[in-house]
Amino acid sequence: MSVSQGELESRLSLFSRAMREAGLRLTHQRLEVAREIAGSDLHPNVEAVYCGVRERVPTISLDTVYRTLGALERLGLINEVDVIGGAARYDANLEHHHHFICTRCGLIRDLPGAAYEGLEVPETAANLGEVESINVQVRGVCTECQERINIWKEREENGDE
Amino acid sequence: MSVSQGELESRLSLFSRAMREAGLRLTHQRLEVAREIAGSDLHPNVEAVYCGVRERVPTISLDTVYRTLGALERLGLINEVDVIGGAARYDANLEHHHHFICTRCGLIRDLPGAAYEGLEVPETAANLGEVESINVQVRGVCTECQERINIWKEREENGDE
DNA sequence: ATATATGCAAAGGGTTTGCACTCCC
DNA sequence: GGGAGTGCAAACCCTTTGCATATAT
Repeated sequence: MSVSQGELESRLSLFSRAMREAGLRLTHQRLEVAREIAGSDLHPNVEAVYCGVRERVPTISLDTVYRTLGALERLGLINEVDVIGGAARYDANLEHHHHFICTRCGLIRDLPGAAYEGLEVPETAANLGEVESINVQVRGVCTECQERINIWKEREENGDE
Repeated sequence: MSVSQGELESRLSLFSRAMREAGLRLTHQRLEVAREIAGSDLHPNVEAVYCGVRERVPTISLDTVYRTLGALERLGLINEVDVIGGAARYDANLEHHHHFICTRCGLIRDLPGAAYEGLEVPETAANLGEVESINVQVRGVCTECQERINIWKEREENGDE
């Protein structure tokens, strides 16, 4: 939840306009789900969005969150992130970018598109079809998980139980 | 199923050795599941592996395939591919490589590691944690899907139903 | 006013697990 | 012979769907 206020509002106004133009009603629930996903850069899953929204709309149901996120995705306003297994995660950052993924805890952070500029379509890929986008996944162990691992190791060395 | 005979055999001997060393028993079922995944470069899901193996071992159960693929993955002999939604898919190619992914039909094809050589770890990623690997996902529409789309378009232009 | 959206509950698909029987080591 | 592996069925999680009620337009 560290998207700037300006970015949040710009996303929300885009969301409202696109939903209205698509003939979707701007219900209280939808607006709050939109606010929740637009305001997060943690690539939350449905459950996380649900929990966040419920603080403001305690009566909202989980399937409304599913339906709303599905609608936003169909409109191209958010994207599903591809991660191994588990629950679907969503990304409201529409700028071209890449991801750092922690293989331990599943943390996903954006890397600006500039990090890998000018990636070309290799011959092998061009032969397979029409390329639409090129994304880089940088996988590793985030600093938090590393610290956890280090504490473990220290305990082992000290012979603690 | 277009892995060369030599590659298939080399993978299978590695699988057998690693499983034996891990103390896993080399059962008929496990060997056939191993053969199936080692022989495919289509990144099959569990169901596809199950169907393939069942032609040779008609009595094998789906959960044995799940358990065997899980065991092979834990040993680092195969990798789960990350794709959006749906069933888990596995990859027996242990060489560093990238993927072309069809956004229409889910086709996944390997791109040799040489296609993106010398990708560096950007500052932003280095600050997030210890990087282990960098993989590129080239997304697009495969030629088969394109042809299907073209046939549709032609029919529309001709006003056919 | 009316059609769309919601909430609830039930169904659905993929995956995992508990258990008795089988079979590799 | 003994313990790990198998097959079966039930349970599990995430997600979708059918339906009556509520609500945005």
